[in-house]
Amino acid sequence: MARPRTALLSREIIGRAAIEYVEAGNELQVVPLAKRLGVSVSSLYHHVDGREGVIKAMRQVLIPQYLLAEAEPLTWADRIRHQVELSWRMYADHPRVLQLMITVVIEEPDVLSFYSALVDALEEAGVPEDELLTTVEVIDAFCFGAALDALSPDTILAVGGADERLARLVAAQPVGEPRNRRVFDHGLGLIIAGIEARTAIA
Amino acid sequence: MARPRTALLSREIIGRAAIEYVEAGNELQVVPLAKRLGVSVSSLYHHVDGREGVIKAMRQVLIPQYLLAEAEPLTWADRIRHQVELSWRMYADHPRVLQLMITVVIEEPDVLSFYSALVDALEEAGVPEDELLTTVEVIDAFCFGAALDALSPDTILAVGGADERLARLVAAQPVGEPRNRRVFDHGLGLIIAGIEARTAIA
DNA sequence: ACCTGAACACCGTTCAAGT
DNA sequence: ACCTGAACACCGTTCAAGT
Repeated sequence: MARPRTALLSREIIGRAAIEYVEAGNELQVVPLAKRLGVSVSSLYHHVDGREGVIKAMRQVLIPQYLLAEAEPLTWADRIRHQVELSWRMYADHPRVLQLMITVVIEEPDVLSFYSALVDALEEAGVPEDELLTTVEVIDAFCFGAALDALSPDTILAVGGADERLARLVAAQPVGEPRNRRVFDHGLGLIIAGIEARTAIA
Repeated sequence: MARPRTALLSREIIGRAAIEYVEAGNELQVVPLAKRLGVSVSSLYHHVDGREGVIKAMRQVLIPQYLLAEAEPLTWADRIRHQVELSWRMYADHPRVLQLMITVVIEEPDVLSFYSALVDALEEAGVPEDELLTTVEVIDAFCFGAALDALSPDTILAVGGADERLARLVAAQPVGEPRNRRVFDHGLGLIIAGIEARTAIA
């Protein structure tokens, strides 16, 4: 077969397969990915621009799947929670993909409307104009870091006998996905409480 | 030369060279690294366990260089700032290394005392026992995410004509390292303000 | 113990050839 | 336009051989 009647590949097919492949714990490699798709390696190059292109295709699959949602008429704090929850789900469901996406530039317009919605909510909260964008970046950075936390091993701290109290706290702490979710919720709560405290003063 | 009188290599030499190499913008590759060290590739394998081992050597260089500091007698908030500033500097000075370190497990005891110091400060702040570790993880995740923000391009948001207000905010925003620092300071401030607000109520 | 050179499997990318 | 097979440069790792 040289040119099949119906195309075997597309950016989307490649993107989906790559997400599945990476999230299964494999490194993103073009050769095994092609094999998995039952296709010759060079075929991929007709649809995406090499390995970098595969990563972009992955994001083009994820963004619309997660970030598209209409604004809900709630308090600003809940609107922030609602919006951030969207990107959090994307991050938390695909931490390995996220790690790859760090390296490539974002161009999607969907992301823009996401940021825009956050800015709206923060404005309503009373955050001063010159802090709006920085605050959005703070929230984003936190989500990012919290999601990557999912990649670290269950026992982040291999506590020796030295610090008994720390050892006790670690033992009492949940592990894996529940820990991860807990960190996210607690951190977002603190940030929002911080915003409230600041704007209440001003 | 087969076995030189004074060793040409050591874990530390390899670690330092790798940090320099990666932070210069290169991918971490064993072959070019060996060439840069003026040494045969296989020589590296006598000191570190492959590419993974190089990454561990990098961290073994950075941790003692940054994280060792004695506790200062300040308010809990300033002690948190002081401690976090240490790891922040490490992250912010070496974001590319940081990205590599995500993948490998942390075993250093130095990191432990760092966490321990944070727990102390939070306890003094009045954070309840069962939230201590989660709060530490929140702070760590934020630092992490904020540092990785340094890797994203200067124009994170390629704002089209659509959202004029967002475009104006982006234009007014600093860029590069100053932006990065600003995000860190602002975020840490919000988190601390959040902690204060929460503990004041309880 | 520490370094070398050769060898091997494998990955990313390109390109001429096919429909 | 879309897929293939072959080819190329290069990377990570191993191993026997040298001091």
